[in-house]
This record gives sequence, structure tokens and C-alpha cells, in this order.
Amino acid sequence: MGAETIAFETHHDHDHCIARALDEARSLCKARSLRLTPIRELVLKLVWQSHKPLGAYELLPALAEAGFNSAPPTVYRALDFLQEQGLVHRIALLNAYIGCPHPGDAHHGCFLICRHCNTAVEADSSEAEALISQQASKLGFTTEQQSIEVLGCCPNCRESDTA
Amino acid sequence: MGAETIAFETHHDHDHCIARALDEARSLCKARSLRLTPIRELVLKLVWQSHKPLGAYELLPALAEAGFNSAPPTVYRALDFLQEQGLVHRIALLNAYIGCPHPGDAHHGCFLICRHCNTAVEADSSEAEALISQQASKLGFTTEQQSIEVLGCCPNCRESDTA
DNA sequence: TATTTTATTGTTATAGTATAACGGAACAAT
DNA sequence: ATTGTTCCGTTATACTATAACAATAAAATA
Repeated sequence: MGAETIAFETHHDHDHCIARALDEARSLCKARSLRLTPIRELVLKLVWQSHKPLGAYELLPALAEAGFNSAPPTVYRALDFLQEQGLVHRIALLNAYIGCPHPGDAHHGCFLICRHCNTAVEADSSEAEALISQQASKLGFTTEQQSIEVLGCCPNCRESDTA
Repeated sequence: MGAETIAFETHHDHDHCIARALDEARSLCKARSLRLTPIRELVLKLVWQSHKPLGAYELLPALAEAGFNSAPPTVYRALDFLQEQGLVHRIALLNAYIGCPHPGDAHHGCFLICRHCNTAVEADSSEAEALISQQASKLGFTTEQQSIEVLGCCPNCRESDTA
């Protein structure tokens, strides 16, 4: 399980994270002849405002401020598009959405979610996934999609909390 | 990943599954000095009516028929109790609940969920879980709870669907 | 047994998450 | 220019879950 541990680095340059995510989204959509419309781009940017998963309804006010319609379907459509393109992931345990740090390859990694600060890191879990698929296939079950979500305590919170 | 594959056996004696689940629940609650009240027992029985995860609201009509109050809090309280005691699990991807085939030991196995017939099997995934925890700890992350859910196609549906 | 305490359930209201359905606008492709 | 398609605005509603408080039942203690 390799990892995008940058979210656990408290003082990283987050503007860079955002810029990179937007750049990648633009080129990916271009390559696929898809339209990264203003709404979609804004929603992606909003999701990337932190490394904490955000609920769909938390994004609506900012959409309104930006002058867009801000009814639920607007944000859900954008999120659906971004999910289909692998630009954001949905965290089922939280009903929340988070930017994908390495879009492009189809995957749905493993999320390490801190119960204290809510930060979530997407870790590559190909080993574990392979193991699971393999064991499932022994039961005659064909794996199509995996969701691995881990709740716990991140290194930063562990230090401060002694918990 | 060992498994309770009985759910994939189309013609198994399901009454036996139910009876066993209820027996285990009774003795487990007795051992823990907890009250398996009529509502809790009925909810457990309803969850066990099949090997398909059921939504909370799907249980309400049967509660009403049995003469109980059937407002949402009633069923959620029972489900909460049953979850705390490890008698049922919640499938986050489906917002649905399923009976646990081997309560008693604290765990939250891996669920293989068939997209076609909706049957879900709880498989022991201790190997994969250990791997994930171990890799997470390399990132300084302390695992407290894991959720592994797999969507795919079960052996029965694979046969009939050619899909 | 009477009393007190605790756990459980009833009840009403509401919060939070997500989608259906349809019309209109913008864009792309002839 | 016209047509077809995609995207967005809008309204309404479905689905999932919990807050808050009153009433009841069970357990513990006196």
C-alpha cells in the first residue's frame, strides 16, 4: 500500500495540490473530449479546498456565491461527472466526497480517515485488493468494485491527543 | 479470507439460518446481561429473513404488523443495539443492514455483494485487514475500524446471466 | 413490598442525503 | 441555419437518520 501521505503533512503547500488537481482534470477531460464546465471545475476546486471529505450540501453555498444555481441536483450532477472520470471519490462511511490525488487510472483506493481531524488520505491498496479479489474468486464471486475505508487516528492527532 | 458461503447456496435451509441466529443472539445477550427485547428480536429476525441486506425502512411495515410502534426511531434503536453487539452489520455502500453469521467476536468482515441478486456474503478478511492495518501504520495511522465492501457478481448470477 | 433508578419504548418533529422529472439553454455537428 | 445532444435551472419529492421529550417497563435498592 503506497500512499499519498501529503495530507498528513500539516504544512504542505495546499495551493499546489489544488492547482495540480485542476490541471490534471483539464488535461484529462481534454484528452477524453469531455467538458470540464465552470460548474464542474468549481465543484472540483471546492472538494479540493482541503484534504477532508466534504458533504454535497457543504458545497452548495459556495456555488450560490459564485452566482450559480445552488439546488442539490446541480452539485450532485457535477459530483457524478467527477466521480465517473475518477476525479473525486465518494467515502461511503461519511456520505462525503474527496478529490483524487492521482486520477487517470481506474481505481478506488483505500481511504485512511482520521476520526479526530477528519483528514482522509487515499492510499494505494493494490496488494490488499488483489488478495480480496483472489479470495472472492475462490468463492465464485467476480469482483467489480471495491470499497476499503479505514477509520482511525492520523499521525498528527496521535501526537496531540495522546489518545 | 474464509467465508460463510451458505448465502450463495441457493437451496440451503434458511429457517435453520434464522433459528441459529436467534439462538446465538439469545445466548450472547444472556451472557452479557443484556435484554433481547421483543422488538430487538423481531428486528433481528426480519434482518435475517434473507441473505440480502435490507434498509431500515423496509423493516417498519413488519414491525407495524406485529403490533409495535413503527416509527423510524424504533427500528434504528434496535439496529443500533444489534450492531453494538455485533449481531448485525451495516453495509455503507447500500445503507442497509444484514445479519452477522458469526457474532461474538468483535470484527467487521468483508462483504461480497452481488449487483444482480443483491445477496451479500460476509467473508472473513483477516489477512487483508492485517495487511491494510500494517501498511497504514507505516504512515503513522492507527487503524480502529475497517470497512471492506466488494461489489460484483455472485456464482449463481454468473451462471444465469453470462454477464 | 415500596421506592428509586435505569433502560427501553412511544411520539412528534426535523435534519441530512439524494434523485425524479421536465423545460430551457448552450454547445457541437452537420 | 438546423438538428441533435449535452448540460443546466427548477420544482418537487424520496430516502435515510436523528433530536428531543414523554411515557412505560424493568431492575436495583431500601
